[in-house]
Amino acid sequence: MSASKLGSLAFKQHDHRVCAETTLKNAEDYCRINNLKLTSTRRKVLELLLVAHRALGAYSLLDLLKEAGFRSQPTVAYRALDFLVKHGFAHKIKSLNAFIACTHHGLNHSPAFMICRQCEMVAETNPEVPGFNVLVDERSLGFKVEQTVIELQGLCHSCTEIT
Amino acid sequence: MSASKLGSLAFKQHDHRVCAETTLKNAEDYCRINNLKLTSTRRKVLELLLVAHRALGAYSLLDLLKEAGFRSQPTVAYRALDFLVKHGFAHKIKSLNAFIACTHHGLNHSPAFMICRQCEMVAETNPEVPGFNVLVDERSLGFKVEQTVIELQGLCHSCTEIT
DNA sequence: AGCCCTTATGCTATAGTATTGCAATAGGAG
DNA sequence: CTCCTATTGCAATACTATAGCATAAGGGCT
Repeated sequence: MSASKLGSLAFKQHDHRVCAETTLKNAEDYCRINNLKLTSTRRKVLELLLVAHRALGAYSLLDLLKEAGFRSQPTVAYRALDFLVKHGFAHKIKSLNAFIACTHHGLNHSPAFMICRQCEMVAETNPEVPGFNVLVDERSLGFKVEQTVIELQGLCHSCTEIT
Repeated sequence: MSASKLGSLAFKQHDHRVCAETTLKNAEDYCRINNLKLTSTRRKVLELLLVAHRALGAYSLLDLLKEAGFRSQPTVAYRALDFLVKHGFAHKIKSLNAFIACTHHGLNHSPAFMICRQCEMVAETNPEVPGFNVLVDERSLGFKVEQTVIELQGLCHSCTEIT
């Protein structure tokens, strides 16, 4: 492995760690205020998702939990994930049967995801950023929308350039 | 069960059957023209989806296939479903891990689905009908969209009235 | 017909994803 | 200190999907 590669890896790693810490702090605050229990397993799962910085399957997560000294039965991961998803700290990507940390917690948005088939990056659309918009008229649809699952599959910017 | 209920059931049943037959005929024609093989298993799976008129899991389908005298190994259903999905005769609903017959074959649309949590109805949006629209600007998104998974969960018109 | 190639099927096993049920425990409210 | 509720421990099982390899069926060619 070249020095530059090491350097870049280390930088990115560090970057994610900082970002993870901030988000974890925010999650702790949110839970304290809202009387939710961010127990050690739940916190660890969120941390793992944040550090991974990509979508993880429940069983990959389970392996990581095991490495970190937690128990490794499926229920451990699924219960923590249920909590995180329920309270908006994470999302489930149905196309991948995988989970990802929320990058816009509290914005109260209906999230949409862009999934790169090349590098497996998953990005959450920011509702304030242009370029993506869903228009729903419930009356003419004859349907009362409560939740949306919107997942765009394709190529991210970096991968488009390489190809 | 009241007579009217029986009558309405029978009518609906009949309705679906007719609709199923037409769609099956169209599928046969399409396959003949495009040199695809709509084998008996594939045809049966499509027929089952059409008659059910709702999303079916692969294993429910498998039970129905079994009843109809087909073999009942998972591969039988999955292979037929792969074919049907690949050629646009059916869609997979990721939110439900279930499959549904396409109601707009050949329209070359990127489908969106409305899923009623009450009655489990799944409806495919017709791209020509107003009320639903997704606007994507790939340039500002920085993402090249190849496929979309759009599934709206909520209450259909009938179920909204009842509630 | 006989051969070849491609696609579809038969069959077995196994991988991957997720939930249920019940007992034990911990932490907060009164 | 007790009661209540939410969380965890633990074991089993349900549900969803694919892999791998052998066999068979159909279509085009000589």
